[in-house]
Amino acid sequence: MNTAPKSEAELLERARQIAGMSFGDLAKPANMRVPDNLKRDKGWVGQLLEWHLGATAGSKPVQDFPEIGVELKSIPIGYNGKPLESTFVCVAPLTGITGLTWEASHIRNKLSRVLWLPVEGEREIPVAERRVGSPLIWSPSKQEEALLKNDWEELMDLIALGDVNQITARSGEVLQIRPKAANSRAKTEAYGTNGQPIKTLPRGFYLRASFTSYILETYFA
DNA sequence: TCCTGATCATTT
DNA sequence: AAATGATCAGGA
Repeated sequence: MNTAPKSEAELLERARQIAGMSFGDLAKPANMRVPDNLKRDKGWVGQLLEWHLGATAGSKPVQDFPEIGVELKSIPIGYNGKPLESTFVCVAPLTGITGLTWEASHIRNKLSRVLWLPVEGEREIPVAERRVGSPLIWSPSKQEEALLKNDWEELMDLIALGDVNQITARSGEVLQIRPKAANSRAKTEAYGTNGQPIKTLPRGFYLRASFTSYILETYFA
């Protein structure tokens, strides 16, 4: 089932059809080998779900389903029903951000419509036995978007002022910035305190687990 | 136990 | 190097 869904309804239908299935069962038709753990296959679950739902974007910086304007996010859930991890959204721009507004940002576009797909994530469950949960299609409410926008503006102000190296994961109520790189030696261009170019660790935007937990709780029930 | 900072694979 | 897909791992 690797053709692109023609509508949101079709995408949701496919997601509902794989709900309850194990990764082992889903891996067979996709011709994917199930890893013993995800240490060296951190994106495996996401790619497995992309195959079944017909995502087409690959590694391009656009939504997973650009034709219907939907982003797919798998989210690992623990025994307590809550997310085990934060959710990576996209790379944080560190240059060329003069005049960039929340409304025109890449992150807002990605979060404008999200298909959340909860998956069993406890490490003690063998990967092949972990199951997919029920999908949730979501767009941020005005309140939720205001929270995101506020965090984004504070973080982007720091970046614009050359204070990217002062940003830690503690900043941001629902949206945070953390390293997003192969390792701590990776470098990318950014602004220094006096506006001069500097090299710094690449960063990404992540949604705090407390925020995604709230979303799932609020819209599932 | 939680959560921040670090890390892994792949593709372009 | 930068974008995608994320989870790992250890110190607070």
